[in-house]
Amino acid sequence: MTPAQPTPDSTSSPARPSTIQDVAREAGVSRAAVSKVIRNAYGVSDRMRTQVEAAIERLQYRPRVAARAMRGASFTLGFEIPQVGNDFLTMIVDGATEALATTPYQLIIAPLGRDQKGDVAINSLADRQVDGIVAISPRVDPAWLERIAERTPVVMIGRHDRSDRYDTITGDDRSGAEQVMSHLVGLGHRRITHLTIHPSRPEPPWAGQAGDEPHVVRTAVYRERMHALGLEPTVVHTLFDGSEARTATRALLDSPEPPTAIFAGNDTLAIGVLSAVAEAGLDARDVAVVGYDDVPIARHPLVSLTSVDQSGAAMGREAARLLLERLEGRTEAVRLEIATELRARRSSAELSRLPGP
Amino acid sequence: MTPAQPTPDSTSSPARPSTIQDVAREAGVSRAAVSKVIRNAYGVSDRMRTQVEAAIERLQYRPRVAARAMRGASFTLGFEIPQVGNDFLTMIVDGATEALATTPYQLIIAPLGRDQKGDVAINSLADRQVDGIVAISPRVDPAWLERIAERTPVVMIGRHDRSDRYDTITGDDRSGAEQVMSHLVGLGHRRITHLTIHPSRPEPPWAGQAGDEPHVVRTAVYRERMHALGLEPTVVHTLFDGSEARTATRALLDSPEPPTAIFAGNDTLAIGVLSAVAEAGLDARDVAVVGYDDVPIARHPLVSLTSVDQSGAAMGREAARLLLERLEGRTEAVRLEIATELRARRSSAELSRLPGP
DNA sequence: TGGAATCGCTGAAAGGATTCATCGGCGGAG
DNA sequence: CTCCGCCGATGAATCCTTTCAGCGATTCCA
Repeated sequence: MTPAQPTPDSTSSPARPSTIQDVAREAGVSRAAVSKVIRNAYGVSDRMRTQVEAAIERLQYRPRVAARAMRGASFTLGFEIPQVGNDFLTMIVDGATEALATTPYQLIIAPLGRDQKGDVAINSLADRQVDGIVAISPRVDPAWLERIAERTPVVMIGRHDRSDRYDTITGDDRSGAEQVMSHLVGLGHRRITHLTIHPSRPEPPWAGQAGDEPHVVRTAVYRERMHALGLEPTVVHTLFDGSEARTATRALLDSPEPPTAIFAGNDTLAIGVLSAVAEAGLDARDVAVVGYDDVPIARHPLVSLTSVDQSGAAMGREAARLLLERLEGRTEAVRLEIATELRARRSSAELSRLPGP
Repeated sequence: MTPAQPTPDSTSSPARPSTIQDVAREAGVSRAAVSKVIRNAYGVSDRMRTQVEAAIERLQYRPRVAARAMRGASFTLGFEIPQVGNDFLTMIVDGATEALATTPYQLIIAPLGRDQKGDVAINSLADRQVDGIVAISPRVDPAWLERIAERTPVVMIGRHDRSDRYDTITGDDRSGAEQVMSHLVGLGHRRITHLTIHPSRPEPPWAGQAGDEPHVVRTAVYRERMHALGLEPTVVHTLFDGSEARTATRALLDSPEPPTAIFAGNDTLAIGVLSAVAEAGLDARDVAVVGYDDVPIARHPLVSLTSVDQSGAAMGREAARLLLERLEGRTEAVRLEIATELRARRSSAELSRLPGP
């Protein structure tokens, strides 16, 4: 053994964590050899592998991600999510975490602060040289995102746009919204109000593609179906966090001709709607409520919210898979569309007090 | 100008992102000078600052975090959270995100995969050289955590242990549980069952300090209060995700002497309990239910779950603040305890069918 | 007015891993 | 027996930023 031991004083200064150099010395091989072993790269003999692995174990070596990222990969995939508390997004993250469990990749999430735009978080992930990015904010500039995607694989979840540079995963919002409308109309509803989040404001410069956003698609389908039935569509816009949904619903219920059904753009809003309905002493017999996303709480018997399942977990799994594919060399863009399924529950089941046709 | 321009071909290869070197050249100063400007460090003239900032703007320069982390800081704080979907943890993250909005620090979250232990995620954050770590998993080895904390500031949320190396933030679990028990007993309940998560299994090597875990403290208080009243405590253990809470509750309700009140160790469990209660066609008049954490859905009128507010957002804010303090040089450990407040709601409000005393 | 301290800025070294060109040894083909 | 090619392994170059010692010029104090 060489006298250059890893400084046996463990009391005063916090012992320097070992580096690839230390491992190489301990195993009696070169740094490059150790590097190949930890990356599972080609060209290492069994004997060397076991030697190096033993040295790694003895020295408790862990590669520094920052140093790896300087030349190679960071083995990190980044999720940009606009709202930490949103259960639908949570399902997506869960799915991806699951899919990555058996890979050397670690998932990190960059949450958005209130009033922060998605590009801040995406930039921040890019600065950290993650090997791939999953973006969910539908309102970042596609052109800008393509520039990011030139350097780092990107999967955009939710937005129906078409890009040659990044992959997209969407739910089938058109069919999902159709299912909702058929369901409500089938129950006999005519005064159906649609409640959704505010459109981008101020209008973004790429506004021509606003129809890409999932909520906008759902709203469009709502309008089409109402018109087709000769009914007047009523669309109410609120903030995305559900607080405004409650007050907006209260106003609707107090109006001279209150709706008999409310189609909310997502479950967060629908939960807010249900608050107002319950607080007004009403229930599904007075106002049917339908949401979108089928978050876990929707199936709780006290809530029992009719919703559209677009399988967030599958979206997350697929997003992870698409990124891994890109990292393995795929270059053509892929577009995935996830099928939707209506989960009819009590919030839209009973119709006793519906006005006659 | 030197002929070594930054390669004007912008069509074929994705233009190399500019580095601090490019900025230095563009501004006609040294790399070190640029570095000082972007770090807001001491010793730069106004003239130079404006020059450099203009160059940064022109070149769209963004510092590479990996390279910064090699010698300096990564300006990243890491959250290890055991369950992405847990609303209480979400509140903590939200609070921290808020607190960091005005700082140059970015928050990243390392989620745990199913069946993964907290130390995996904490290690992964340490490998990424985050400047500080917030850990929430109560079941990592304290000694191991102290070793991490030698190198990176750590705040442990939830666990009541005492460390000289890392800071801790806890709710006042003792007082919170007391409030719950006083509330239930005050309503006249005697057959009170406590439902909580499984204790660590197998028993961890540092089991002597198991009493540190918040759930264990709450359970201990429950037992004490029951004994003080001459009542037999009943404790049921389930998985942490609420699925088992439902089935366990069903079994309780089917037992010969069903409880008149259930004190759940947290709101996730309580929501599961409420499922079973509702599915059995019962409500608060039959079984009072109390949770812990006061997650947002608890106040929903359809749920209206009595719970203990321990201000998750404040915990997150404080965690961020403690880390920033450490980064500014504080070395003594800090322990913070957040006061609790009982939020009595309908799930424990009505007692009509309570058996007489 | 001389010397010291301060200020603004610079060049070079450092940090830990990967990548690339290269090299010695060995087996197989001619 | 010789030559070619492949395999396993290595040393050096590289990635981008911060840090540190140092340098000239200015200011301050005696």
